[in-house]
Amino acid sequence: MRLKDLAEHLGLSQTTVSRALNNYPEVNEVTRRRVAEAADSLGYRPNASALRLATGRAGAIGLVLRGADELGPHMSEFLSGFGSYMANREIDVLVTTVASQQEELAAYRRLAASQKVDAVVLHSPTLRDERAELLLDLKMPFVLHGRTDIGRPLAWLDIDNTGALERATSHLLDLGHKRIALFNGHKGQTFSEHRELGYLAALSSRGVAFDRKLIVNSAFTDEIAFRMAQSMLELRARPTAFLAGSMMTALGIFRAIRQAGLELGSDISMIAHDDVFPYLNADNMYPTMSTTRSSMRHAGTRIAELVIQVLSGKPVGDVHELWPVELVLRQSSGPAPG
Amino acid sequence: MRLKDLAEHLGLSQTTVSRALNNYPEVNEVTRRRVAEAADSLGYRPNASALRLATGRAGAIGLVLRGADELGPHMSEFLSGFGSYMANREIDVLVTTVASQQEELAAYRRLAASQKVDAVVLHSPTLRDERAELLLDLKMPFVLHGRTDIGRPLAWLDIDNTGALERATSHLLDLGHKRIALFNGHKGQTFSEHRELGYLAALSSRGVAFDRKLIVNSAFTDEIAFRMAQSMLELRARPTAFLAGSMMTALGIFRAIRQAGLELGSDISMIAHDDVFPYLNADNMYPTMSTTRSSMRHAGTRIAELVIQVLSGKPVGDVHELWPVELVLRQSSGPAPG
DNA sequence: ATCCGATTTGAAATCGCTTTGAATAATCCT
DNA sequence: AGGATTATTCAAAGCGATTTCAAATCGGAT
Repeated sequence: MRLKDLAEHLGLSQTTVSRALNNYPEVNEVTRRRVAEAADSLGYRPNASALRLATGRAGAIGLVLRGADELGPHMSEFLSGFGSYMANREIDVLVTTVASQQEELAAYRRLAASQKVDAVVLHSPTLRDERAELLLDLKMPFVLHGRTDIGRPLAWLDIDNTGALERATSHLLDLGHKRIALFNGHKGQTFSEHRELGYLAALSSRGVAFDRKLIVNSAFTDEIAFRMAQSMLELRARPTAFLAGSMMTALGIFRAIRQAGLELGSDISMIAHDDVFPYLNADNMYPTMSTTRSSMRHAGTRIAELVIQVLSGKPVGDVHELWPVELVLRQSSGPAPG
Repeated sequence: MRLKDLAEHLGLSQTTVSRALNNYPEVNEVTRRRVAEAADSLGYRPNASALRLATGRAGAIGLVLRGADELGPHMSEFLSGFGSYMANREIDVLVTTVASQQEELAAYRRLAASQKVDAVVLHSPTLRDERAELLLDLKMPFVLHGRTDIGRPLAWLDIDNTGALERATSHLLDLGHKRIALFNGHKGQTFSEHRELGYLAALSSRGVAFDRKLIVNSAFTDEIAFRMAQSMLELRARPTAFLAGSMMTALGIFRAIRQAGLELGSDISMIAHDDVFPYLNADNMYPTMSTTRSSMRHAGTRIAELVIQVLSGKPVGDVHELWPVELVLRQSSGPAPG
């Protein structure tokens, strides 16, 4: 069922039918209704490729994800929020997975050159992100989830990682902890650096020396966290508190604590960052987990909105959002022992 | 940079350039090379919409996911395998999220009518899946991840859930367990029913009575599992072993066990189904977790291959794969107490 | 020199939609 | 009644690729 068929069926021209369906003002109200009904009953839907070719708009947003790292539970939460917003607007979400940074750049070039998407969302930027520069050069609109500084204006939404870590660390210091381990993301990633900044700021404002051995930079997996926590707990001066970068990390650290025969919440404290997974609730852990909390899904829907704003012409320099992060205290953080 | 521009730049017709780029035999080898080089240096890439309109192929595969349930860690693993295969073939992956069954059917109709995708992948079917019927009626090619019986041939890949549960249950029975709880997926979902079948078969072949109170049908979340396990452990005749439908479920059950002051691996046994998450390793749990194991990611890449086969004309009746499931015994499953 | 077949190249139609510019029908005003 | 608006409708020209069908080129054989 093409537009042409529908038009013939109605005894109208393609022009009029097209206009009727797209709610142009110059078509008679009676005709419009007639067209709408016929289209509906015949199940007509414009051919996406033809429509895109004619309008020059792709009607799709791209998401390029580095397979191993980025396609974890965080991303599915993000996607869940992002996707539902876009679905309502009938905008497609094109997901491309790549293996390396190299491939990722190539993927963006392809998306741009072949005009498959109108915009993209960029994740986990580094302090000076090469991909962001490429996208600007390609004139491909995008919204950054996180922040980067490349000396050019761009649209972004980020959470206040520095503030979150500063508050969490300060709280632990208030409880008397002196040796606080930080399980952070990879070096160079903006959010990791920001978290470290907050952590260090809190320590130094209390005059507590910091120990490089207490900082881990790695992916947020249960397994790595378990191993690193295990070896840390064997240190002569072991940490009395942990800051976990994600709930996965928290689970790993938790296992190490228990395996060492220690009790979370009394012997050892922990505050984890919670992206709010529906299937893993800090409130229902045992003991319940203190967290710095910020919903990934919510960020997804908001970024979807921002993308639309950027596409409808809002200057990227005006699209900046820094979300505060809640500190939710539960049982896993208690006074330092002894 | 359009084909036309490239052609003019080369002093050739669009026809020849197009042919050269698509490796048609009738173009001179010298010309072909010259075209290829120019295209490369000028960064030419055909406009996706135009190409699709001309060829009639969308160059994309659709994935419709019910937001809440399906967009969890399982799906990101699947997507990771599926996406990387498709990326290599330069085929797009279009992800649509929906909230309800109703919306999902509508989404398929839209995808079909607007010809946005050449095929789709269908997940978590029910025993008689309405969506599968719709897709057949729409003549939209698809591969089913799981199985359904609607009396018409279709392509599918599934894991042997019945066999897995039968073996896992039998093993627990061999260890002397009599009261074995089954934490299963929703009723009506094929995989849940298949698992229950395997569970029941093992019980009845040993003449062990089954107790409906020991079966849970729910989503695989840590939270629900925790609560259900908690109340089960309060039963006068509490279960001595648990079969967990996923690793998330296992974590919840695990917490309940510990909270009840019991020891996993001695007081209580557990075997969990492991979809193989890179960030949550059964081998590194404490105690290590016995599992029925089947890689979701691997299924993703294989299904990608199957989709391609179906699209290139392989009869769907010939595309059937039933994967065996490994039973990996670790510390969490031990002899029944007392 | 001419003709034939094979090899290369090109002009134009096509895919299904939107949109421009022109034409027709309806309405208004004097 | 007739010219000027205004409200509707339509034919045809794109959008940027592929593909059909015809034309040009080049040797080699007669």
